[in-house]
Amino acid sequence: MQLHVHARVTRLNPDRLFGQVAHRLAVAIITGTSPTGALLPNEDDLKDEISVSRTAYREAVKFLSGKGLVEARPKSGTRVAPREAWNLLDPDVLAWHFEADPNEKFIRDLFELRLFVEPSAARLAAQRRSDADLERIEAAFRGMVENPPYAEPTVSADLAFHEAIFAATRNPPLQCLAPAVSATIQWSLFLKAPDDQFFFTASLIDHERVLEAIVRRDGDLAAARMSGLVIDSLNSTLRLLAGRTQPEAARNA
Amino acid sequence: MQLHVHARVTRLNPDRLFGQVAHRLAVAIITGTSPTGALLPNEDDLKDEISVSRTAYREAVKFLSGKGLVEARPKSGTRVAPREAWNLLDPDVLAWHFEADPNEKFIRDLFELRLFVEPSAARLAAQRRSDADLERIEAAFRGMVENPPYAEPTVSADLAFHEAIFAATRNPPLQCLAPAVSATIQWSLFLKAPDDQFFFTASLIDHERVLEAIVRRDGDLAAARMSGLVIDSLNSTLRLLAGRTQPEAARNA
DNA sequence: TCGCGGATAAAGTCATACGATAGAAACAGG
DNA sequence: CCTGTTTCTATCGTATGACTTTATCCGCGA
Repeated sequence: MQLHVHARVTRLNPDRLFGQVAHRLAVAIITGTSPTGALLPNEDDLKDEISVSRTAYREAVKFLSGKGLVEARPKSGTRVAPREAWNLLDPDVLAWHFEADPNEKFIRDLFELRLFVEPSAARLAAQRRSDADLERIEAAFRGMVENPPYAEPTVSADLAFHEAIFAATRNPPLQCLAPAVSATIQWSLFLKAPDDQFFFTASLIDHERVLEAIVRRDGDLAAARMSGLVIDSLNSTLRLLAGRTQPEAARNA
Repeated sequence: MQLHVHARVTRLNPDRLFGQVAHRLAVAIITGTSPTGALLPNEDDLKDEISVSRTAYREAVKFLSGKGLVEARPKSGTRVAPREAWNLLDPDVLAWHFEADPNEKFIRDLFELRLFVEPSAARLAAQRRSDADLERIEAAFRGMVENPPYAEPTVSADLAFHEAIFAATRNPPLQCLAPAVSATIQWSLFLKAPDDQFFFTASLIDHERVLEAIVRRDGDLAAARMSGLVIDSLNSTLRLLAGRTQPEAARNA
């Protein structure tokens, strides 16, 4: 997949060696290359395999264990934790998913979560926003309008729009869901054909309507319009997901 | 505060040394003893202070950095990250909050999040539950009825009830919010006067009504009743939070 | 005043050694 | 033959010291 999204809130420093090891292990776990319960390469064996010291390796494992991806116990070894233990809402875990093939179920689940949370967030944002919050949201929207569709700055502006809405809720725990929403958006944009002008325009209108409701401080309206936005995005993404498998089948025929 | 809740899903092994260090640092950070931007004890100095090797200390820091609590950079040192970077929905981070004094704003925020998410989860659970899911939810409810109010098994059963509902949604990312809901419940139970028989009975009825809706596979009803449950819980918790500061003020008068 | 560059302090990495523990295997007793 | 116990050993956990890398700081020179 190799989609390299600008993971802003990511905690892993890719420059450091332990970070590279952690990344490597994480991707292997998430893609399923290392299945649940599998022993990770023995700490001693590993240094032969990728020539890294135990120190770096162990720090990588500690990093991953904090996210529930692995579980280390003396003697029994370090094993891949069951998926139920993974913190799927962790920004790093979400980002690592981009290096695996798109998992339709996962993307649907994320959209479902988003559909529950984001309209409520928009309601709060409309009710609680400061002028500075509004300015931030508007700036993001301008960024979406003034840049070419699906270009990098446009995507960033889209993410910033939604993130700014979360920020305006003034609810820190709720804001922790912003990365999940960002990931969902990035999945949908990634899957999208870059020439889908129609969808882009529709999305822009959806965003504008949400913005307007927030300007008017109309919470219920903002929530309703955000629902509409998410549903539109979901529908077009589902079409694209269906389309991804379609050509394969046709090609085989 | 010293409330020692059974943090089931916690990733930190308290038996190991690095785990104790991580715990210690985390609590200092969350309580604000180490304010944002504060340098953590220098890796070399630290070994004098708490007599632990750099290895254990560094692994603790790696664990915390994965949750966004700290940020380490060469030369500048390891610093406490700003609160916006913290992953407040991480099970460990939530658990560590129990060792700080109750923060009313934080508890309200958690309730707010819960109010957005849990009714929707109940709806999905009602629609998608298997018989096994239902059995699990019912078992938890029985656990609440058959044990004395506010006793440890009762609390566990309460948490299990809500967790089972999340499990029945069959949405793994959504399930990652279960720890946040559990934390909210534990806060409210912790604050509660243990002899508040009235609230306990009311809560039991709320739970029973949710359960019944799930039995009937009535999603809308389940959502509505879960909303009622959360709101009831929120209201009584807010009364208790107000009561906590009230006596102080009265005492000072 | 500004920019460059070296000194420096702190984290990052490595190698090695030893301790602790939980599985596994060997063994003894029924 | 089965079961419980002991011993063994592989593996993680911890400690230590040395070296490397990086970014900040500060002073020098243009």
